[in-house]
Amino acid sequence: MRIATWNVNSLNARLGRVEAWIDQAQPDVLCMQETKLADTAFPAMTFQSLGYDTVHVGEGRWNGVAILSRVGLDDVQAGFADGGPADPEARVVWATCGGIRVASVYVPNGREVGHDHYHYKLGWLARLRADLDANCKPTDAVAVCGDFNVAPTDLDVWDVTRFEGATHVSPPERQAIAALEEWGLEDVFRRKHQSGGLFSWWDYRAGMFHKGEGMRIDLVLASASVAERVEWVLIDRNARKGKLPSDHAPLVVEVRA
DNA sequence: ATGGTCGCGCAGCGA
Repeated sequence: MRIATWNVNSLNARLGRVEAWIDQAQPDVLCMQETKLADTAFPAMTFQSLGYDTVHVGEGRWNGVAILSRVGLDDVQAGFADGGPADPEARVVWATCGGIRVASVYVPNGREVGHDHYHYKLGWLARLRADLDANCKPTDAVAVCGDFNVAPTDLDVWDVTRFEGATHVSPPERQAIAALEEWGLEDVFRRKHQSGGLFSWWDYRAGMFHKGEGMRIDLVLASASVAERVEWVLIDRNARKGKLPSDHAPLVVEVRA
């Protein structure tokens, strides 16, 4: 079973490239983030014609998450079900696909350390942990996939000296990822690749992609029963090349049946 | 060269 996650930065702008990538990469499950679509504008039939069931949670101009699956898509949960108030932003959707409880998450960016949005980000990650507590067990097959907007370690940024005091690397953000790992999830990319300099996002500006100046912020965090079955993991840098790319590359995880 | 780019949507913000 092949699970992928990709922040597409507007599905409207990216649909052609997403269709071409699906054709080439053949994911069984594809989690997308930043669709920037209302639910009524989501091209469900386009994906249905390619063999995928879909769920989309959108709001229109910003955010928006989806799961595509050709191995079943059941027990959909839109947003958090941790007993708290509804998140006003469309940033998480869950579904069971091929026996795995899959989440597509778009963690808030945070903007600047100390900003209101930074506190929203930390609170959001704490709610994700509470959502796991309320709805899953660490012994379940779970895969939380998406744009976490956190580089888990210094290996995951192109130059640590350029990130002093910045978001995405601050100790509270990294601690929030560590709390998910303490719950029982594992960064499956890091399980298979120990070297740094392997990134999933590059700023559009200043030729940063071509200079190799990026961050690894798109993750699949999987419970042990999934992580143990992972055969290989890759970031498809080719999808970041060429005309009209997203600023993120897809992350692909191959899991034994 | 002291900025560099996108997307959304039509100004300027967010990433």
